[in-house]
Amino acid sequence: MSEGGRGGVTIVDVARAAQVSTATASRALGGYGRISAATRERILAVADDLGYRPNDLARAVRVGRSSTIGLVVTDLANPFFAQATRAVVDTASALGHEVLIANTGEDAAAERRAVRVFVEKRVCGLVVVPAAGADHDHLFRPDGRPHLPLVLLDRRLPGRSAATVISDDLGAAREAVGLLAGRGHTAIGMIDGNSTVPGVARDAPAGLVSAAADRVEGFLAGLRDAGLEARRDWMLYATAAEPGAAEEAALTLLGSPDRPTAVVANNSDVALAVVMACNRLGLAIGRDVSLIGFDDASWTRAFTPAISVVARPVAGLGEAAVRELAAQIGGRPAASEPIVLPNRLVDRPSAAPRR
Amino acid sequence: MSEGGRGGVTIVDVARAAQVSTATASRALGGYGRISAATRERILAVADDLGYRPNDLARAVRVGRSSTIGLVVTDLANPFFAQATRAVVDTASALGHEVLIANTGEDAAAERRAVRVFVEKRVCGLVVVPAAGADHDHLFRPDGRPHLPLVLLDRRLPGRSAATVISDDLGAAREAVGLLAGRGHTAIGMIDGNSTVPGVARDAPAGLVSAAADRVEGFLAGLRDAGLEARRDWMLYATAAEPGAAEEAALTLLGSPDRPTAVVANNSDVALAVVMACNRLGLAIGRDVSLIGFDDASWTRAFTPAISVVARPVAGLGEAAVRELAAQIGGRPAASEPIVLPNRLVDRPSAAPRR
DNA sequence: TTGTAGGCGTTATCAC
DNA sequence: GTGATAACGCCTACAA
Repeated sequence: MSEGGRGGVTIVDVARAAQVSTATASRALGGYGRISAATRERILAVADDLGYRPNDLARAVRVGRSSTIGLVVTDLANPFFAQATRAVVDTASALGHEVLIANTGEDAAAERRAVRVFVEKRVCGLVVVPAAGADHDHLFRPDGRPHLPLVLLDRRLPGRSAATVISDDLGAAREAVGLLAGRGHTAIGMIDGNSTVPGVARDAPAGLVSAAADRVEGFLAGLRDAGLEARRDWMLYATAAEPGAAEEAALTLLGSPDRPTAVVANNSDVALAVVMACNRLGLAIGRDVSLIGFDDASWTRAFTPAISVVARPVAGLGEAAVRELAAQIGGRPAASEPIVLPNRLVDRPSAAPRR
Repeated sequence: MSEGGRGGVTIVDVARAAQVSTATASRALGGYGRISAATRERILAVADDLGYRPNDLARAVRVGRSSTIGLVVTDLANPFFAQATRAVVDTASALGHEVLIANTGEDAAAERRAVRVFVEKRVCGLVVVPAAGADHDHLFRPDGRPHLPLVLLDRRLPGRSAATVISDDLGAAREAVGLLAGRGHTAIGMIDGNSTVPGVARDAPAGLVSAAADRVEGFLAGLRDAGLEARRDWMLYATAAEPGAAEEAALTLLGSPDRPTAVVANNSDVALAVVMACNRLGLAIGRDVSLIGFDDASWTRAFTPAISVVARPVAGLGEAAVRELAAQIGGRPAASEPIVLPNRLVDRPSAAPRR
């Protein structure tokens, strides 16, 4: 067995070597239709001997569909998306799908290009993290329905009707503020780190992705719950594009004499920036500044004090997205309401009582 | 324009609508051969109007090759591989290739399965992070040459001849030890976190991947350079599979009264574990214990003191792997010697003089 | 149970 | 410059 020809061995070669027709060979190899056990064994043996490898491209052309899904992500190197990607790949694999992957870097043109290529490769469905602030016409037909089975991951597209899988970031931010307020904090700030406008902004920039906008809204709702006023100078928006922007925002927020005693950091980069800013300013987290971040990065448990976080169901999001997509591919209509997974507030010493 | 039929519109439809033959339509759409500008424009307009999308599967079958490469990784959620994956995807995209991705979780069967599927999908090449301690016959023909263009990423496969892209981890570990020795440390320990045997081992387990083995060897070479003896009880091997193993190793190493004054952590999880163990044991990093880790994780700069690290050229590795693969696909013979990229030792306060 | 033959959507080789 | 026509490798009526 396994002489392993140069890859050019087709089902015709197998059929000829086994002295049967290509139809019979195809039946044996594909494991369908009526065929005698004897000939099937013989054909399989011959195929193995020749090193035959089915050509899935040809099969896909013939049957009109592939088993490949496309995954379009904004930043594969971001730990959140990396973990989600892993879940997507693992789940897809378990469901018998392969995954074509593309990275857009929040660039609309790159996303458009990726989707076009995937469509030409006849993927049977798409999981997309839509790029911030871009138009997404390329995903939809004129009648507003997606060109093909589609699931949006982590970001809603307002005004569009597409299956969407997100976590309850509004509720989590609200809960985080509630926790801080319950410990006596009345001066609570927020730093967003998902903006696409350069540098640090003091007003919510247009084009914030829904996950970020939800956190801002949840923050405001939490303040309202606690009967606190929102202060414009305690809400900062740092771009995700410049590594230094989050730290600049943290220094601005905490460097002022009139600083908040607690901060909600809307992603883990910002949480890290707050830690660094406190180091720089000589402020002690948990004493001078309480902190709750988003995303349960591994380092948050290693700090003294450990950092409280909103643990997002990152693997669950990826898995749910693929399951929803597989269902659509199977013919089920797309989920009309967003699939919302719960977050988990992990209470650690960085969220301390006000002193 | 863009009525966007249901996806069933083929080149035949375009040809018919433009009143030309499929050959002419193909020439116009494919941008090759001799064709008058007028008919080309007309055909392109008609194609756009019909919402024609070329079927890349059919083209691939016809021309006998696809533009897709396969990427097989052991753990997509690991920040190192996530960043490498991003570099692979970005570079491939720039070079006109798409990327099919698979995650093996260090499981040989999963790797075998992934490679088989990718071959059946007729990828034009493979970038593989080979699973630890597995046999990799499925990548090679009986004569020892790869079945198709192949590049190994981050891990050599001893005894096999395949293009390989790695970083100089031996040199980096050696240099790290040299730095510590130069600051007066004579008691230097090491914790590896890439083992596949459960728990914590006190002797180098079999089947350590080359990147890990290189670091161990570099560590020993560094000791020799400094005229220091290697102590068996100061070299621990924690499995990557159990999150707690690295911390257990760190507690074992540093909890003893006869503990080293400096530690080299062979990946960033281990570095974090050392930090946590020091917290737990009441040891101060940079004073009681000096530390140098592998991989420049973002949190290493946020600690006080900041953690010294070996910054690996992670994006460079991914890019180099794809460039080498593309060259092979273009017909160039595979690089016969490993492509070794330099590491960079980032000296921060955690690597302090001995007190 | 097996074989024949046609076609999936492309591209490429011929003629004209 | 353009048009028949034959592949590419596979599946699947339909016929035997």
